[in-house]
Amino acid sequence: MSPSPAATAPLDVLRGALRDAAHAVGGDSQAGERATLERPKRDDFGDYATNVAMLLAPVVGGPPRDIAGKVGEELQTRLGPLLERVDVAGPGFLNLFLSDDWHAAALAHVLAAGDAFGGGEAPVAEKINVEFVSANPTGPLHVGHARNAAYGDALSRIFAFHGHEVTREYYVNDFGSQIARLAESVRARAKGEDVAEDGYQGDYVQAIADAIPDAATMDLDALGQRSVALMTERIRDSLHFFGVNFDVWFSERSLHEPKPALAGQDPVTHAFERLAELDQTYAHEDALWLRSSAHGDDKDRVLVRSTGDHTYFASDIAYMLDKRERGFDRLMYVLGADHHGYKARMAAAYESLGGDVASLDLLIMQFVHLVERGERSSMSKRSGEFVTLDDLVAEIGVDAARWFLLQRSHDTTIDLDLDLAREESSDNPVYYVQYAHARIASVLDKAGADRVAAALAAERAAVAMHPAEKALVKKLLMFPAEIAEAATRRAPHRVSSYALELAQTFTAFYRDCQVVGAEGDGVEDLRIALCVASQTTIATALRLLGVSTPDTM
RNA sequence: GCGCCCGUAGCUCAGUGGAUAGAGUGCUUGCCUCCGGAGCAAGAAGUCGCAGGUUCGAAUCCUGCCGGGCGCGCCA
Repeated sequence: MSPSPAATAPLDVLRGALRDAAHAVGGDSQAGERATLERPKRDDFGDYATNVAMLLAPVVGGPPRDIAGKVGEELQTRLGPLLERVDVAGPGFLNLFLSDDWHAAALAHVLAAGDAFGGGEAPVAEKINVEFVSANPTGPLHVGHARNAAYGDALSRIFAFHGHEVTREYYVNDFGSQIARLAESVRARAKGEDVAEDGYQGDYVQAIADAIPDAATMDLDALGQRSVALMTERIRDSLHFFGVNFDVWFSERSLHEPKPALAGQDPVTHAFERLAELDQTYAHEDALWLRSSAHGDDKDRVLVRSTGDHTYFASDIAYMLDKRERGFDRLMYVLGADHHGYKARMAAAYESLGGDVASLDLLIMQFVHLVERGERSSMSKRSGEFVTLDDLVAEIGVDAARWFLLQRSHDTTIDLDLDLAREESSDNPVYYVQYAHARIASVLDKAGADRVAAALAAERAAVAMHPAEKALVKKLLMFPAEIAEAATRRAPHRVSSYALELAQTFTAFYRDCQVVGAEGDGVEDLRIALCVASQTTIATALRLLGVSTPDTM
């Protein structure tokens, strides 16, 4: 074994050899760079397979299988004993069979990286603002917000792990007519009266009224602010309990107040001036319009109504400018499904402010349906009230809630099966993954801390590896690519899929390979090392999802 | 009418150009002297909505259609 086996990532060794081999056969073509290097579905197709010969065929001419043969020879020369053999298969695939040494070096690489394994690989580190949830502080968070919260938070964790700098931000809509409506609703409750038809009807309104001693008499505007503050506190607490914490709670109201940094100007006026400088607005019929149709929107949008009132969109654009002036490389908005009609105007606003839409992400979360006893309850209880985030967490717990909300792509509607999520058994994927983690803790505990430390420090003997051991090593090696994929495609569900697969692969290894007391020179060392690497990687994946990693269950 | 998302196993869903399309769940059948059985194995189960096109190769890319969800205010 070489002195520093962990220095180069094992897949990079393969990738490099593949590139060189492709150049040797195909000259300057980019085939080596574009070639796939993937785990094939069947074991007899090798540890890894590549389509490089099919890509070279049009360049060098000749049958892909002949070209594959040449590339195979080049690969064998470059990889030497790391490559056991290479087969030409099917239309011209190359199937690579890696040696035990290569697998051992790969495991050493994973262990050396520790809990940083899979992270820090972003090619360019960006400063990213992720705005999510941003529910109106006029009522408690419901299940749709829960999905938004779980998603935005997991995405933020993945970005940070991948190497970006992330700011989590919540936009508090504490301004405008809905606040007055909330104040009136609270006042009615405080007086023991019925809430108006278009007011807020929920029980939480009474709770707010009860918490404000002079709610029946105080100034309506002050009551609105007091109510919003209480509601925002409650939302903050719910999210905190759900494992979601924001760096910035941004007040919409503050956009309409003078700001010292703007020489006493308010941000909305500041934005209007900026847009005027850029010739992005015009006056028409006593209103102020944004030329949004020049940037892909269906029509121009009003910023100031003929009545002189600002539209909600005016606040949005002022807020967007504020973010831009704070120096983010990327603005990300996690929006509810009912907001997708706003995508075009938000993108137009961004361009109007001089932004490049390539650095703007508008992500639409699809709906959540709750299913119980096979019936859709479509987010609402018998009473007509929404099922809240707090209800959901009380019902199935934080871990199951986050897992079930995160295991599917954000752009598909999900049916959340409460009965399954409540199940504390192997039927429930989140328990299955946590169980693997706890089981490893138990095995390592049985081996003893000293034994584990010795195993990790040991010179790795030349052990003939079991297929289940090799499969586990290769599954571990997939993690960095999964993280990169999850980050670039804004897809936290890739991480939960991977966590489940890794837990399954570990469990197969555990079934086939006795760890503690394993016979043979260096075998127990190897298996303990595999346990440690697996536990660390499972823990990292669960941490990115915001799911706990219990040592005992 | 226009726009966005979705259509893959009974159900819930992975799979954004590769070989015989996968997982969970449900169903059938096995497995507990054994490091955690909260587990494991095997089996049955699919016209990848339909029809064209692009190419060595399409669930994946393009076009049209069908079906479902959502959205289209000088509301917030």
